[in-house]
Amino acid sequence: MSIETDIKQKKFRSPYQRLGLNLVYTSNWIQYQQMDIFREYDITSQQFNVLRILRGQHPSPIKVSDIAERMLDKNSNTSRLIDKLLVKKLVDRKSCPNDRRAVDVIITETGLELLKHLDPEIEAWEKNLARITPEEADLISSLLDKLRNS
Amino acid sequence: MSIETDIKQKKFRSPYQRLGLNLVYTSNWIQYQQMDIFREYDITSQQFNVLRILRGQHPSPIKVSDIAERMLDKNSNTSRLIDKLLVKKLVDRKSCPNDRRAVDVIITETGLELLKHLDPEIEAWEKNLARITPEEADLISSLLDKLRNS
DNA sequence: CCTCGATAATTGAAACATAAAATATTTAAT
DNA sequence: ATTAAATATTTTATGTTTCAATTATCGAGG
Repeated sequence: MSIETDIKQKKFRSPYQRLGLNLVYTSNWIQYQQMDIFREYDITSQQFNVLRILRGQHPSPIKVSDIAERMLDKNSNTSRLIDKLLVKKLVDRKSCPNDRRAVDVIITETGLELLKHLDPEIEAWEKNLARITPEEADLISSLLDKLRNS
Repeated sequence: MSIETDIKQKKFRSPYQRLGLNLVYTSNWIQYQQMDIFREYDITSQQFNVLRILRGQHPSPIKVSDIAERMLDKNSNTSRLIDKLLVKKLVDRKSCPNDRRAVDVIITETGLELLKHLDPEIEAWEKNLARITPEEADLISSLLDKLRNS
């Protein structure tokens, strides 16, 4: 369905307005679907995002501020996300030795284990995106990069 | 900057993974910028979304469920959004005569007035998107439609 | 015209997000 | 060595979202 049909708006002011609405709509569409997968594992998309970042660094620790910088949603309260993950024993946290203001976070074996189960489910879900070709996906990606280029 | 640089992830599993992350990231990027505009008028993006839908119908009223269906964020609690708009006298609400379960909502003159001031600001902001051509914007839009095509 | 399932909207409680203030530490400048 | 500004994180207060439960009404089938 076209964005026109989906949000029942017949006319747009410009291609840019249509694109903006389409991007937000499509991003929500993706996130709701993924949320259903995350829910089975009792985590949120934001928590998954943190775990993915931590795995990328493993076995090195990473500071809270560096996590915040890499998040898809820059406004997330990273401190509290980590609190939640700590309670579930998916991450460890300790004061950074070089800079005692900072806090080092590292993913636990339990956290890595959880991701190992989640990965194939996310990968399987991604097949839903194959309505466009890999080339088209790369084309959109590069146009989005150009769009944001500040 | 490429999404690789923005979220500091060097490798992606597939063009589809990169696209997914890029879409969510870019949608957040857009929404944070627009939020700065909405804030001056003391409304949120969700409230703006409702007002835009109501203006599209004006002077006809529209049911709460129809608003919900057209929202970009389907999970929004439309009832409570309308509560907020009602307090600010931007909308009116009354029981629907044909179906007494339903509630008809309509935008007020004050609401239309607010949009009239906001419009040029949003339009001006949209010029930021002109780093891509109108043709490229339409191309992304149609590929996103194809991507979601369920 | 009565019952039952479906639909429309609202609410309550818990979880979560946001913005601003607070705390602790580092860095840089005198 | 002392102060001031900057940085890293946490907390507080407030507002928003979410999920499930609730209330009210409609419409179809007996």
